Amino acid sequence: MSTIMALDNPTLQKAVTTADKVFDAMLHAIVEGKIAAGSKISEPELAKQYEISRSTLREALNRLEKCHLIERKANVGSRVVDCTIEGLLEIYVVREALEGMACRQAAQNMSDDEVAEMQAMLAQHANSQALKDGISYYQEEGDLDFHYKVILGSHNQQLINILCGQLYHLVRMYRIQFGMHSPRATRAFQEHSSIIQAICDRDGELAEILMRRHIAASRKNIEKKIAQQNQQA
Amino acid sequence: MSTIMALDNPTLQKAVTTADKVFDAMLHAIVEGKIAAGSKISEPELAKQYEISRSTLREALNRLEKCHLIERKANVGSRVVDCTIEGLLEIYVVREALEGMACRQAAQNMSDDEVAEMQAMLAQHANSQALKDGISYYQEEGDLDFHYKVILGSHNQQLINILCGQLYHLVRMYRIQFGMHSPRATRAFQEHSSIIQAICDRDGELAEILMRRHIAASRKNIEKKIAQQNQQA
DNA sequence: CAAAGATTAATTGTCGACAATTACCCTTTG
DNA sequence: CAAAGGGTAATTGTCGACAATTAATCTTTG
Repeated sequence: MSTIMALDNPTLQKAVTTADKVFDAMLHAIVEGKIAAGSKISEPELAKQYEISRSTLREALNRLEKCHLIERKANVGSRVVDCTIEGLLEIYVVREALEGMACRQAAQNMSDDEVAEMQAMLAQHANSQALKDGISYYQEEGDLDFHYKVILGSHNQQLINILCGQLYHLVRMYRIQFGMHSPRATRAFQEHSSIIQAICDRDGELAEILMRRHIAASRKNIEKKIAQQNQQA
Repeated sequence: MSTIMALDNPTLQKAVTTADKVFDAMLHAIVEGKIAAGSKISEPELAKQYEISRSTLREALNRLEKCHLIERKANVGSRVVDCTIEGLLEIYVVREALEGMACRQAAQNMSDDEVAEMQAMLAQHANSQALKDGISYYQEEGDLDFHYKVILGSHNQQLINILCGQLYHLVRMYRIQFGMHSPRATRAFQEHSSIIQAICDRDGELAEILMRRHIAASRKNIEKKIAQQNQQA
């Protein structure tokens, strides 16, 4: 079973309050583009739509703002962030730095059990991939799953909060809205293997380098894709 | 004039709403320890103290939570984060990764004018330091000022938000509450010089390495200090 | 007819009150 | 006397209404 659902709730705490539920609903809606990127948010309208009061809606909006999914200006209102190429590349730069460090820390701090669990996960991905070769959706989930486990393995609460609590929602949003069905599936899998090996060897320095290259490769892949699109147009 | 005040308002937008003002007040109070670290926050009590309604207070609390200065649990309440050594070291790990990358990006993206401005700032710090040699407070401000400029120089909004909007309040909180009057003043100044030189040379790779060492040195200095304290006790 | 200013409408910020959940204290019981 | 249970008090979550600010419309004027 995938651990990916936990990405929605980094604290692993179920949504108990109604503001939590509305936050979850809006999170999915924004990430999946059902609430358009860059669109203005009307508090009265959304409150009516979700059948809650404006106070509760604003509570949900505050949490969305924590994830950097919406932006607020005083006395003006909220807007969904818009998906620009520059924004996407900025996120990859941050990921390269943070996940690289997370990987170094994971090599240093993961327990043997955690390492074993991650190796098992990789084996499962290998089968799943062999079965449904070319179907990139599972690879997408597998990729997020892998990165998620590495981040948790850092045992650094600040890293975990920033990456799982904030950035990953944005990453998913970009992936879905830009239709990024990675064509790097098999290569990415090999890179995951190397990284896990480095972690297993407790070689933090190598683990960081490999993770940074892994993410930088994705970024360059996107840059290339964008360049092609611009050339066609 | 120092740019350090801008740290309180990363958006450079003045506090217009009352919730903003209360946020500012509480931010200073928490950072300076006037609201004790780890203490529970009573919404009715604080609302009365600041002479505002609970709704407005909760708005301010939400912004404090965005800075990771308080933590909330559903139906339980808010607590000020507590200053633990582990937490401090975690932040330094994140800073090493993010500011290292910010420095690389700064070498790549800063305009010539920005570089010149930063060199001027360093010269000013040199004089200020020569005058008040040993007085670490100015060095503290100078240090934050330097790091602040590098981060802005990255021209990466995500990096700027995370570092200036979130982490630096925590950094200041730890510095004040742990009484970290850095004894690395002169050495830190030299390191700053080298980093600026690398940025001036547009050598992103070197700039990142130097910044990471600079921050790692601070972290190790703290670890050493802690070890000494434990030995004495 | 275009542009600037005033007036109106709509949206956001703030407030106080009620409902739901949690924490505390007292009583009861083995 | 310790521990479990129930009841009360306090705290948090939610709601609807009012005040302040902003956006839109209309009028006036060059």
